[in-house]
Amino acid sequence: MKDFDLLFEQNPVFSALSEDKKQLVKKTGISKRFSKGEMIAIDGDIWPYLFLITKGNVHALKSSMEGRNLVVTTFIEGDIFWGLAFFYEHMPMPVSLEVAVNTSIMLWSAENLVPILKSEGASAWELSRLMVYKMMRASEILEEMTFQPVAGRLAKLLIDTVRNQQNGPVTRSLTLDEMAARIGSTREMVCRFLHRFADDGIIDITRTEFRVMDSQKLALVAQNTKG
Amino acid sequence: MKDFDLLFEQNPVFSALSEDKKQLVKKTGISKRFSKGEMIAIDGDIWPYLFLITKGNVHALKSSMEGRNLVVTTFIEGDIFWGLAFFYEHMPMPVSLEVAVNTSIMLWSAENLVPILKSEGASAWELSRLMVYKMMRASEILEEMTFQPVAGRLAKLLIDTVRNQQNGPVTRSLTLDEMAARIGSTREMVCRFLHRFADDGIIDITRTEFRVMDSQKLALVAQNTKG
DNA sequence: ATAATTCTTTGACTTTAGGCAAATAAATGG
DNA sequence: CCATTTATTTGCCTAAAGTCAAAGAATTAT
Repeated sequence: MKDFDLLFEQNPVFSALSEDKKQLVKKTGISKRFSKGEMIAIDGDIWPYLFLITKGNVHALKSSMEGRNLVVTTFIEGDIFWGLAFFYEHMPMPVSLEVAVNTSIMLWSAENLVPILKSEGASAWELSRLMVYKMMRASEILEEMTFQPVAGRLAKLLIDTVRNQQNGPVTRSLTLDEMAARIGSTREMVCRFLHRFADDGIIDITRTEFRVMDSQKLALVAQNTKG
Repeated sequence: MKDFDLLFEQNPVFSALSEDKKQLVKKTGISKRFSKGEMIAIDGDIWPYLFLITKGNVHALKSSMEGRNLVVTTFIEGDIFWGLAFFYEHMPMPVSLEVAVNTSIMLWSAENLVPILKSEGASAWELSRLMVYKMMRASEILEEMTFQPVAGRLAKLLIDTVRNQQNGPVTRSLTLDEMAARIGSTREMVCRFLHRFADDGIIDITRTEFRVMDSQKLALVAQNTKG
């Protein structure tokens, strides 16, 4: 866990503030802790806050009226996020924020923070950029969900998972349900495709771990080359 | 077509500028015209501009490597939009911008406009809000495409179409292909569901026009009530 | 008006995804 | 270590969406 001051300084929005505003902002922030599984805010809430994660991970998730969930994105230490109501008074949250592991955040209300941001062009500008970045991510997800079949999305997920690991066999850290939530499918489908990949020699898989055998082929599947 | 000055003043980002900056911005804008079907920018382009539509309509569309297209949103007179590279130097466009009808725009390069926005907190703040709004729309689209079946998406499209029309029979202004592009499906599917709706007494349809007969039922279908 | 083109409509068939249920393996808590 | 719970794996079946092809109607160009 990094120091709060460090994370604060590393954030483009906060670091663009003038010194005195920085101090003011630091003072008005409220520190909170959540345990795994708790919800910071729920889809539909009017939640006029902006927060910085000082430790842990938070999932942004959408859920349909049936059971299916989609983990749209995961926020990590140092990230900031907000409720729509931070920007538009009466707007409801488009996602729920679920705490993935024990997490600490620093929280600001719109009431306190907005006047400060408005007064500092550089900071507001950085905020715009951040938004654009999030929008880009949303756009990518939309594209994947719309045009990519399940196999491609799963392949992409595997690549992302392995990227952060060493090369050898990897303990399966996500359950099938968790993988399914990340690609917008079901555990059964994920299971089937994993084994299909294994049949094709792309991965090796046991009930508890897996290893990418042919990352090239995997990349092809992720790019939808149905060869 | 409204006067450019009026549109400029009505735009939250520009209207938040101070008077002298407004004049400066107006001077640096470049006016352009496009005819129906022309592309302002193409998916993947590095396009560091922001524009205001002074007349006409522009579609933002994603396309998969097969034929399928998705009209993510339509910009109308008074709207502003931008390339990602306006905010992040090397970032490619996530969508193509296709001119839907003859259109005039006013165009600003990042080089000219960014320094001005940065210097004015209120304006940059409005830009952030605009982003948030777009993000919200993207989020809605994602949710619809992911959790709503085709029938629901089509019902919603019909409701939106009729909203902007009088009550009686409406000339079918969109082709099946155009409708399909807006809901992320195919012309055949759209055709089938339209006729299914007709069988259910929800709409009346001929080859050239249609009329909503039971807007309540239509709304139910749009909300996924499968009853 | 006629021909050419563009749209619409339908039927038959394929693919993709998902649901349900049962069997089995692993992990967890006494 | 045993019992219980949680995950994984598969087979079988259904539903949703899409493709292909062909026929017919409207529109546009000549």
